[in-house]
This record gives sequence, C-alpha cells and structure tokens, in this order.
Amino acid sequence: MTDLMEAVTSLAKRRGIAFQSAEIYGGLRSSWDYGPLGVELRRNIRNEWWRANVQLRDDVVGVEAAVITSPRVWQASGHLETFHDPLVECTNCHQRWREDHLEANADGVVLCPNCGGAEFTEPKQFNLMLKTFLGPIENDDAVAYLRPETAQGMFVNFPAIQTVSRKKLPFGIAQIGKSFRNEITPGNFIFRTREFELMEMEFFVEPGSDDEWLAYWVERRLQWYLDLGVSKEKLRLRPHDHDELAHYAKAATDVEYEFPFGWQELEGVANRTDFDLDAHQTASGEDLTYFDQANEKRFLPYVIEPAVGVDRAMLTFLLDAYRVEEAPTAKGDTDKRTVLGLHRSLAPIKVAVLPLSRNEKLVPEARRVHDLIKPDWITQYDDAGAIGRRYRRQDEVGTPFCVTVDFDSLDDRQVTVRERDTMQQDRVAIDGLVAYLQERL
RNA sequence: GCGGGUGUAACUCAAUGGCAGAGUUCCAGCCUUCCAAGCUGGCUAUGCGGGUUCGAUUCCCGUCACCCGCUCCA
Repeated sequence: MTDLMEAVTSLAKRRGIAFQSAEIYGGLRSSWDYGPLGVELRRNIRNEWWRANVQLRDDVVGVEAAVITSPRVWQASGHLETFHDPLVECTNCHQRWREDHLEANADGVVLCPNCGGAEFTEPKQFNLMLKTFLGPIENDDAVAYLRPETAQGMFVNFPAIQTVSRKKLPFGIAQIGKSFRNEITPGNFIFRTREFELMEMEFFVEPGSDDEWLAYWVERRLQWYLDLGVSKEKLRLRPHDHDELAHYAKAATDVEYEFPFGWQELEGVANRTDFDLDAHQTASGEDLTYFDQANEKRFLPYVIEPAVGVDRAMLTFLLDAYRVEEAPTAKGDTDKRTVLGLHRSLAPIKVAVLPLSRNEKLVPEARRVHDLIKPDWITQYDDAGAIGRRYRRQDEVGTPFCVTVDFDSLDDRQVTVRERDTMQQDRVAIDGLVAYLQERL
C-alpha cells in the first residue's frame, strides 16, 4: 500500500521530478523542488486545466493577482478571524485537541477525551496564514500576508474584470498561482505542503441558480480527471456535512481520490454564496454588485468555486499512472517493466529519438530527425546503452513515443515509431513523421 | 507541537568502536544490439552539531529531515 508511495517518491527523486528542498542542508520541512521532468509535468497539468476551464469556454477569463495581498482583504474575507485552529494540550497525556471540538460535561467541566484529565495548556492560536513585513520596519503597520488561497484576488477584482471582459452572468474568473498555509501537519510527499500551487475558479451566478451550478461544476471537474486517464474506481464524490463546511461555504463537494494513505480530498468544489463579495463590499464601501441589464436589477452574485492544487493533482496523476508489468525480453523470458502510463498530454517528454546504436552514420541521422520534431514537442535524444534499456528509461517517465533510427533508415528514409503502452512499432517515413506524431499527440 | 520509528552512494540495501561493501543506476570506451541484466574502465555515501573514547558511521545528547499516529481539507 505505502509501497506505491515509496515507489513513486523514489522514482520522482531518481528521475528528476521532485527533490527535497535544500537537501544539502538537511532539507526544509514540507518543501519540495521540482526538477526538469517535474517542471514539464506541472506545466502540462496547468495547461490542461487552463485549456478545459478557460480556453475552450466563452464564459471564463483569467487573472493573476498578487501573492502579497493587503491585510484588509484578509480581514474582510474572514481569514484573519477564522482561518486558524485553537489548539490545547492535555497536560497529563499530552494529546492535542482543537479547543472548539472539546465538549464540557454536565458539570460544565472540560475533560480530556483520552485520559479524562481536566488540565489543559493555554490555547495556542495557529493562524494558518504566513505573515511577512513590507518595508524596512518590522512593526504592526508593516504586516502583510501571503495569500492562503488565490480566490480573494478574483473577488476584489470582480467588478473591474466583469467590465473589461464585457462578460454577463454567469461567468467565471480563473487563476493559477502559489498559495501558502502554515499547516500544522504537512506531509505525504507533495500532498500537503506549506507552499503549494492552486488552480481555482470563481464562477459567478445569479442567486437561486447556485445549487444547479454547483452540481454542474462538480460533474465537470470529475470528468476532467477521467478525461486525463485517472482510474474511475479511485475517484469518488463526497458532499460535505454542514458542520464541516468552511466559514465561507453554504455547500461543498469534494472530488476524492484513493491515495495509498486513504481516500483524501483531491479537489474541493464549494458554493461560497455571496459571502466574499458581501464582506468586501461592506469592508471597502465599494459597490460590488452586478447589474443585470435585461431585468434591470442589481445584486451580489453567488459564487461556485472549484479549487485544486497542482501539486496534489500531480501526485494523483503519478500514483495513478505508475505500474510495473511483465514484459518479454529478447531472450524469450519476461522481466519487469516500470511504466508511467501518463496521459499523452501530461507526459513530460512526448517523443524520444534513439539511434539503434551509437554509430557514426546513425547518430547524425538521428540528430537530424530530432531537430525535425524538436520545434513541436518536448523531446529527448538518447544514444547511451542498449536500445531496450533506453526504451525502459522512457517508459519509466511516461514518454508516449520513441522514434528509432536504424541502418535501414539511411536507405529507405523511414524510422520506427514505438508506442509506450502496447510496445508496438510502426514504420513511418521521415517526411511524414511530424504529421504522424501530430495525429497521435 | 506531542508519542513511536528511521537516517550509509543518484536509487535499494549491507557492515563495523580500528581501511565502509554490494546490486541497480549513471558516465566513458567496444559491439550493424529493436525491447533490462554483453565486455572493459570510472565517479559518488555514513543528514548536521556536540560529547564519551587513543580512535565514533557504530555508544550518548542535541538538532534537522522523512515515515506512522493525533491533526487537517487544495
């Protein structure tokens, strides 16, 4: 079970997908750096999300708001007030509890649910926001916060974006960007980190149509994972109970994935109502209403928000794609083949070009073929070691196609294209190679 | 933050109070090799800091990181 986690983290380190940050100094907790292949994978994830949610839609536009946001925004949004967990520790058994989850008994005394002790430490407020100071002087006036979600940048810009984009309700604003939460317990590789990248959309709708739109986006977002090849049986939807809703939400449904460490939230789709717009309108004194020209009415829209972390999505795609299978060898027996069965649009390297052997005639020809396809995809040239080994190397990082230049290629101007999952080979004219790959990628 | 476990090469693991070893990987060379494990050669490690000791990777303390639980919600 956790073997899969180990296999994937080990692969990620070995092949340059993700490294522990500052490893030469012993690492920094919950901090990961993404290597050459990780960068490509992440960009592909972002691109697919943007493509599905912005590019292919007429009703969603993008924004990139600042990470360092005015403290007044967080005051108004409720994050300064509510976005923390008051924790107390039982002085007897040292178990920690959320103060607001402890219940008093009939005598009005709060007892430790673990050992029955009545002594607790003073509650510690763990505000989940990362604080910093702007300017040269570190005093209260200089405090600013790193955003714990990208959403507020879309709320406070709502009227401006609505006007300049000339969109009418319902429409959405999408954003991809880093967010920061001082999580008490980060962990599980890149599943929960203090710095993470969110892909969020605020979809503004007329009040009354919000339940429908919530259902719509839940379905769309689930479909996105299915379209990108995530196993259907490892995905499920889980509507939130009322007592577990975030301070801003009226309803929410999670898209959950069955990680090796259990079913966990992959994406949250929330009905944030007009909570945020209303809060900002009150706090700022600005008019944030939407004017419905057709019906000549003015109101604060409700908001449906699908939000997912790039990192969490990345972990999901990696875990779901990882497989070890039996593969035939040249000798006729079988061996283990590690494959990252990533969807083609997610694969970090799309095509690898391999000369059959490192030969003085084959190498330049293979270089020419590589130059031919390089402008269209992220590719890799490799001539080190046996051809079978190089195929395996590419399988392990999910490269969908390998193009092999052999001795016949020099005469017949054709190359062999080998597909990752089936390991089947096609003989393709070099002249038609780009078209052949385009059709399949 | 608390309790338990772990820390040796890029990866997976050995070993030892007295020179730190293997497999895989990686690199270079050879080979008209289409699906790992051919031949030759090569690089790389005891997380960090302190203590005990003639000598510590090994024992002790601290620290940092990772894993499991409490916690959490992208």
